[in-house]
Amino acid sequence: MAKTDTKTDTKGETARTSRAPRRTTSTVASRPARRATGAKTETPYHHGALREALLQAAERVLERDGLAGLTLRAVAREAGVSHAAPTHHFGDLTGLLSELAAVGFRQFNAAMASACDTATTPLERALARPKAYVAYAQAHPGMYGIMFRTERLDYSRPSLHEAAEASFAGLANAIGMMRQEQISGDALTLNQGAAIARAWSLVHGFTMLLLDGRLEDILERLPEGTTAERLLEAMLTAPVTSKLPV
Amino acid sequence: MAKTDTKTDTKGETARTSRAPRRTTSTVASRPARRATGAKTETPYHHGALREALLQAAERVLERDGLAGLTLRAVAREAGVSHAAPTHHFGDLTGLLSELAAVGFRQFNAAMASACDTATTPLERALARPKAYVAYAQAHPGMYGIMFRTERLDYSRPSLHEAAEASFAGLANAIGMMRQEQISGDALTLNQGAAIARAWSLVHGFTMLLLDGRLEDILERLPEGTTAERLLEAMLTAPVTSKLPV
DNA sequence: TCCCTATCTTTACATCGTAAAGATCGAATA
DNA sequence: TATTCGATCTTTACGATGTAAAGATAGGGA
Repeated sequence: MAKTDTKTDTKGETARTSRAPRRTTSTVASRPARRATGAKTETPYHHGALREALLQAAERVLERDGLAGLTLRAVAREAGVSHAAPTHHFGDLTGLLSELAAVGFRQFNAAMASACDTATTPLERALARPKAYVAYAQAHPGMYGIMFRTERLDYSRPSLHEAAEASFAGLANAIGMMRQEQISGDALTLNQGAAIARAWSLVHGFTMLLLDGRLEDILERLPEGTTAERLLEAMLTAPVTSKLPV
Repeated sequence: MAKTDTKTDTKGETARTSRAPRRTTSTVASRPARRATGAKTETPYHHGALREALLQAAERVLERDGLAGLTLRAVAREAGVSHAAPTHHFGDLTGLLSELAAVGFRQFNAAMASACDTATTPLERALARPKAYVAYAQAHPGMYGIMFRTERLDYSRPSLHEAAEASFAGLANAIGMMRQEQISGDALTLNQGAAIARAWSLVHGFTMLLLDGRLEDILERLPEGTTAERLLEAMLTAPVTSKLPV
């Protein structure tokens, strides 16, 4: 009996920031008395805001250990709770990833909106959004991966659905402004759809290839010191020399 | 003792095609005599070509159960061997996925080359490659996922490196032909790099968004019955109405 | 005061990847 | 021909993970 799952912690001590009471239970088995009574503001009994704490813990784990390290149990360890605690708040791993992706989409949307606001010239305005797009992905590759590369997302969750929808709406709106036409919410012409798909595919594809390191071959063949941002800009502004946009 | 891992099979009977001798060992424990001596062409002792058989089994599992179902043990079950057999041939899961991705890249390259050959007019030629690109991904979404969305690939493996390199070379070559200029193997101008990045990003991004179902919103707002292929074509040929290719 | 409910912990189990040791067979060697 | 050797495959084992189910623990009304 009790052959598996008796160690629980014994690691995760790397880069510990501030939170997480840290119960120091590395003895061996059976810790019946969690704490006598609620005093001294330590080990917050029922915690009060575990859900938020878990999401923040998940973000830390993601940034520290990457996508592969983002497990339910790792998040629980980071938050200092039992490994089954996240399940109660998110149902399963898909639930946690979906809520985390929603957080990511909100950050993502805010970053792009902010970048658009600070632009002045028309060209700057047009480039601000894709630049912010790629910049966010480079700054938060794990989060971008959760948002765009995970098959384990549940878009029926309202928070995720809304946040992702807002992202798409921002894109469609930007395209509409650039084409100087109103893009309605329900029907699209083929050319409008093509324009949206082109912009999104272009920036999303660039980002994915960049994060996957597949643009390295190109970047290192370009003039010395050409950055990814410069390549992005060139890709978006260089003259098209054939009938197709290539 | 013998608490874990004594069941081995008992499933995976869905959609069994033809291969795999099927040893019918669903009794319980200890099957010492695998078979008396090599006779009757059944249960091929050392199998002879397990490596190839495992790769084919992996492809079947991938198509049947998707990326999530593609595990070392599932592949071993599909091939009718012990769960540790794949390790001997591929080292670890990364090894298997990398070799499988190499198979995919070869199929992928062949599909595009074939499509380009059968094109006649210049416009057809220009569109043949991206269309074949997307068509392959739609026909083999699991394989495309392995090739382009997996972080667990080892590009230091020669077979994978070569197959992926060939894919990139084909793209660069096609862009060069379209721009009517020679694209050298080592150095690139910024505009050349931008053109390659644009073409690749455009098609790769479109494919990823399509496979992830993120283009559904657009497709269902387009005129009745517009297919993804039609949208792709429009995206590649519709006139650009602003300074940027959007 | 007592019970009810949400919250969190324990315990348990199937599955997975991987390591290590044992079995098996083809082939080279004597 | 008999024996040894090395490659191939199987067994066994272990830690980790997701998830289900039952037990503990308060906080908040009745």
